[in-house]
Amino acid sequence: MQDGASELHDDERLARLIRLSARGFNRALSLRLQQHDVTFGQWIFLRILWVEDGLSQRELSQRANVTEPTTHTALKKLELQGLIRRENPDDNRRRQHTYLTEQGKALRAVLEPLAIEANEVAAEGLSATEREDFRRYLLILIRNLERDEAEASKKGLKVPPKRGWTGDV
Amino acid sequence: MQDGASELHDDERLARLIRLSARGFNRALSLRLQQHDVTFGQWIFLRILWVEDGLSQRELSQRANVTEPTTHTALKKLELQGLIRRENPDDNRRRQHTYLTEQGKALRAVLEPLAIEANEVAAEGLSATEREDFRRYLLILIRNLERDEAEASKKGLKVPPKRGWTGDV
DNA sequence: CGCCTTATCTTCGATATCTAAGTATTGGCA
DNA sequence: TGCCAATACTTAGATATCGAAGATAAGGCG
Repeated sequence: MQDGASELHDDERLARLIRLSARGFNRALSLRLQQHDVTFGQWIFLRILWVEDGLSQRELSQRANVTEPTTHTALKKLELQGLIRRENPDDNRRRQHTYLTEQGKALRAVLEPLAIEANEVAAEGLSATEREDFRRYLLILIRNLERDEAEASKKGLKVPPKRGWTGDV
Repeated sequence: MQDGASELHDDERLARLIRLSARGFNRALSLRLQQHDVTFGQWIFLRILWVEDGLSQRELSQRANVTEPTTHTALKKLELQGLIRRENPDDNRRRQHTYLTEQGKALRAVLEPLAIEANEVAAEGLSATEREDFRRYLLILIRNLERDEAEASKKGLKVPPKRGWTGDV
């Protein structure tokens, strides 16, 4: 177990560093968005709609990678704030298409630069090549973990909620 | 804004990839831990105590990088499960030192290999050099974001909660 | 046409986290 | 010694997320 323990230490660093990075990004972005009364969650849906307006709640959930109750809550709030409106298409009273209001569209010019800034701050000091490598490593990691989860799922293991622990590892 | 938008797209990838990686790790680890009725949160405190037994709640909070109410809840549950016990030192009725029970200590041999496995799965396909670079990039990122947050804090901006949005960006 | 399955959104209850406020203990200093 | 500030833990209330179950609507098929 001695070897195992020291190996753990080395490997653990990766998980820990990634978690800290993710949290740092969240905070950097939230910090900027909150100055315009927009939360992280709202921003994510706005960002999707800026590119692709008129999506249903389900489509938004898939693109945002969250469950539908989560989307539901976020959209209700956005609607209340007058940033989106929702309406049924003529031929379907089930689906609810979500459209940005003028106010919601206008926010783009304000918020996008903030996201750019946060990302630029984070990557400061990394060369273009390094950034590219960085992305490549992250993609490998994500693919590995997806495969792992798929295999577990195949074995009948229930996958735990994605809602994450955000503390330090 | 056209340039801004495309620039956003490129930069955003980094935040998004990091977030996905963090979530993947959470899930991979939770998946393994839950087979032993241990949650992610519990594991984090166990892990700290395996290395350094007898810490106070505050010290544990700092090491785990979460707030004290969070630690409080987690410790209460661990105590209830018989994995830790808490007691006041003789000279101080305020502080509560946390000690692993035998059962808590024994769990180490079971759980540590699982964490090693999750980390190994994640880094599969990366050479030793690449892993080193990866860590270096992450450290730069974390440092950059910490600096950013410190600067914001100096300007009197309230820092948003660290509890993160875990969805896709 | 009517029923059963599927699709879509909504509601409910649970969990983990946070901030802020509350309680109790300790320590320093007039 | 007595009081006030700092320390340590606890409680309360808010938020964001999830899974599961509920409610309606649509579509397909005997």
